[in-house]
Amino acid sequence: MKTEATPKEKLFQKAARLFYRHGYRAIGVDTIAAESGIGKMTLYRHYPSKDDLIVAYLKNSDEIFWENFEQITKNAATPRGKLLAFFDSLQEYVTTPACYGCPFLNVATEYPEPDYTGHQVAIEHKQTVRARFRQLAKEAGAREPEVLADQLFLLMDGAYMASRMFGAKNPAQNLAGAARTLVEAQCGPAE
Amino acid sequence: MKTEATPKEKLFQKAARLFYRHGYRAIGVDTIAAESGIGKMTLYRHYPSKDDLIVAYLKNSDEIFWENFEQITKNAATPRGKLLAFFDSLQEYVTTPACYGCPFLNVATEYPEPDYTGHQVAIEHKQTVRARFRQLAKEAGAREPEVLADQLFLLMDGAYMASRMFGAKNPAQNLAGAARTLVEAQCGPAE
DNA sequence: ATGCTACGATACAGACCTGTATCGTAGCGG
DNA sequence: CCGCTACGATACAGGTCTGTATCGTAGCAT
Repeated sequence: MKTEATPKEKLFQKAARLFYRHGYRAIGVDTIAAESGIGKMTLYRHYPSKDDLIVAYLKNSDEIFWENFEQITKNAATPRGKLLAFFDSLQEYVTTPACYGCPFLNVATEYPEPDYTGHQVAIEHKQTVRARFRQLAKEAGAREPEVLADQLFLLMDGAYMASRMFGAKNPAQNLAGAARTLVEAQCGPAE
Repeated sequence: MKTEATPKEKLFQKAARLFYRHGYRAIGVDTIAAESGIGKMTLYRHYPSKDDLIVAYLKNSDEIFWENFEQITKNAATPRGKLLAFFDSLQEYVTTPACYGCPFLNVATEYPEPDYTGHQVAIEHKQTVRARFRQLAKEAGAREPEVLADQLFLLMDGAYMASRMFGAKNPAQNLAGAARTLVEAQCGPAE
């Protein structure tokens, strides 16, 4: 009784995993169909094109990101604590074998043309994250919230890329410490 | 009298530009040959495979990186000054329309399998940069040179990715400030 | 039972990709 | 002058990719 998943769900999960691990261009629809055990026509019945499947994966990744973000930050008492909790959690994740970087950075790298749909979805996601950082930085009393937000943003994406390039043992083992230093420089030492 | 360049040089320059802008997988050998105005067989005479051309481009990028690094840091009086000068220069570059990210991060993303030759060259390059950061951090008197080096490393790659994703106007406009903050936290305020 | 829908499997079309084979030629050294 | 080498152009082989077309079937609702 393990599989009550619909063909569409099985397909999507397999596609998501393959895209994330091996890249969007490296994985073809035949591979996705074969690995998920469903017919190719069923794939195209649910997703009119491979690009639609990619976009669906990105939108799903966006949802998961924010669910995770809220889950992780909801127990922190202060905006400052929310920022630090996020970077603690991110450091833990990106030093894990399950991490293969960031789906949005990956798609933007593989499809660098800005008018490609997947690239646009990636930009939207990152801009939203950046805005959230700004909001939290402001609430945390940063002298220059936009500056702090951008600095944390660079750290985040650097950590994702470190994971994709080096695997689990990568320089992001010092991510959270860097975030803390930047926050303290802008907001003062912990209350 | 503009072109005393050999066919091999013309080819290489065109390939380099195309790989950097559009990605490795997106550009085919036919495109490279056509755009550089040389025959496809001439390409394969100089580079036995596309992968060899990619590796040649990466090795050349590595050389240019270090020439640039030495050029930029040689006038700084102290190791600390060298680190900050590098990040000043990097910030300037990645907020320029000529920047399309980092050739090494790009190749590692497009070819994530660690045994791919291009990925390995990229890892070597990044490890060397990381080691140089460590050396300078140590000479600059950082309390934990490895930690500071890794933190700066994350900033650097985050800045490259910000450039590839957003173009010239990106969060890396605050890169140098972040680097300075991290250095000061480890080495104390400027002497 | 029967008709309908979703599905799996397979074959196929057309494009593109890497890499090779072939041919004609221009330049250059002996 | 002559032969050799590097070159450009083109055609081609074999593979892979996206997307479509076709066929047979299993389940389900009426």
